[in-house]
Amino acid sequence: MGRKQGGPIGRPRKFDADEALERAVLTFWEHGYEGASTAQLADAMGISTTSMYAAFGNKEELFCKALERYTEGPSAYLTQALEEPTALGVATAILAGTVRTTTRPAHPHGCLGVQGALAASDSGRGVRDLLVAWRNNSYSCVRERFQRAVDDGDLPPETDPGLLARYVTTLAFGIAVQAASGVGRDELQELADAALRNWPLS
Amino acid sequence: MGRKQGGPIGRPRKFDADEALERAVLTFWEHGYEGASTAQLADAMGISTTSMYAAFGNKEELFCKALERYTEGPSAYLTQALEEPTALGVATAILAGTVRTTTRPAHPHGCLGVQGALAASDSGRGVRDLLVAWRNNSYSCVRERFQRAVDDGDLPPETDPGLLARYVTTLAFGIAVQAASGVGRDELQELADAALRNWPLS
DNA sequence: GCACTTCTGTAGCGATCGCTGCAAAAAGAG
DNA sequence: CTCTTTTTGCAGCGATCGCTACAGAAGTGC
Repeated sequence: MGRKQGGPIGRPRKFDADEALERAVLTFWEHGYEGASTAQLADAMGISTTSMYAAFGNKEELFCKALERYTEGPSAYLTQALEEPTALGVATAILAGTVRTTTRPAHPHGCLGVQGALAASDSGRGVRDLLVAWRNNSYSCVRERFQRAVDDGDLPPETDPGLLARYVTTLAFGIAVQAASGVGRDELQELADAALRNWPLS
Repeated sequence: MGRKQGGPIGRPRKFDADEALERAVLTFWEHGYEGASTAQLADAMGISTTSMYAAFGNKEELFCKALERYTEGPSAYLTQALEEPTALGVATAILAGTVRTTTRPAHPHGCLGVQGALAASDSGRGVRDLLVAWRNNSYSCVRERFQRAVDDGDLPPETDPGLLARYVTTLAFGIAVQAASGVGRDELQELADAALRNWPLS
């Protein structure tokens, strides 16, 4: 409701909400949830704080929407990787995607899902728990994919899909920390290659 | 200067500075540098903010001293691990120490060196860079130890010590993130065991 | 006793925090 | 045109931020 073919009712926005959200993603990505102030966010989005609150609710809701956008954008490699035909292909694509996304030039280094709020004050507990769930959900998706690989015979029947998924996600989170520390893309890709040279963790 | 056998000059402290620093370590560990307010720190230390500033300078200096204490305390396993006789022993001890320290009951989960300030606002850039240096220094120590292992014949001559060190530290940082996400000690130890089953990354 | 040094508690500094009230502005509906 | 709806810019809310000035307390050396 509220919309007809003639367009929305009321004064139209002067900014593109999608583009503004993308700027918010970058700001949260670089400075974390609590490290990015509302003034800084609004400035990066090119709008006033009033417009920001009118369009996105409050800071926590804005972060939620930014995380969704991040998941569908820079972090979309995860969903795509799960569709690789083999478990090794899945693991390879996950680590390659992590390396690429966490070391992209002219982008913040690291992973929003990791450095967005790894530790936080009491007021940031909600977002911290949201990111905990985000990371644990990533692990669960990978584990279920590896379980399917075991069921399909792609992985040996004695394989522990949970252990394998923990291995891949631990490497991915570790790569994100290394990227945030300034480690270069090539070195991290070499690491990813070496870590999967022995598969599936025989 | 300033001290003689009769004790220090001036009014003596009513608190134990060492114990107070330990409380500060726990507070920074749990909430991060920017997530821990000076009021919260002073409260956890059992002193007033005035006494805190008189004894430790400012918040950033307090964090520096807390990080030193953390390095010599909960993170001392790293230095000890480097003294293991074999490279595999070093790697095993590092990962076991990481698992133990990041999942200690009644302690904050995770690693202060990782979640202390992975992303930060502009005013926290100093501490963020300090932790970047801390993590990179850990990597360098491990790499040099593995280089020595190559020189001594403990590792095959074609081994890349840097790659191996990157592998171990990446796993350690990843374990710290997993621990901060609530993953249990036993599961992480199983992961550590599995990750070193193929050594040295043949 | 006195002078000197250092620590403690109170009280509050200016700045920033996340967030909002309000009226003018800009659109469609009648 | 008027009425309604939504956005915008401005201004500022109370709360908290890191930090400190100040005076009194508590110890030393003389």
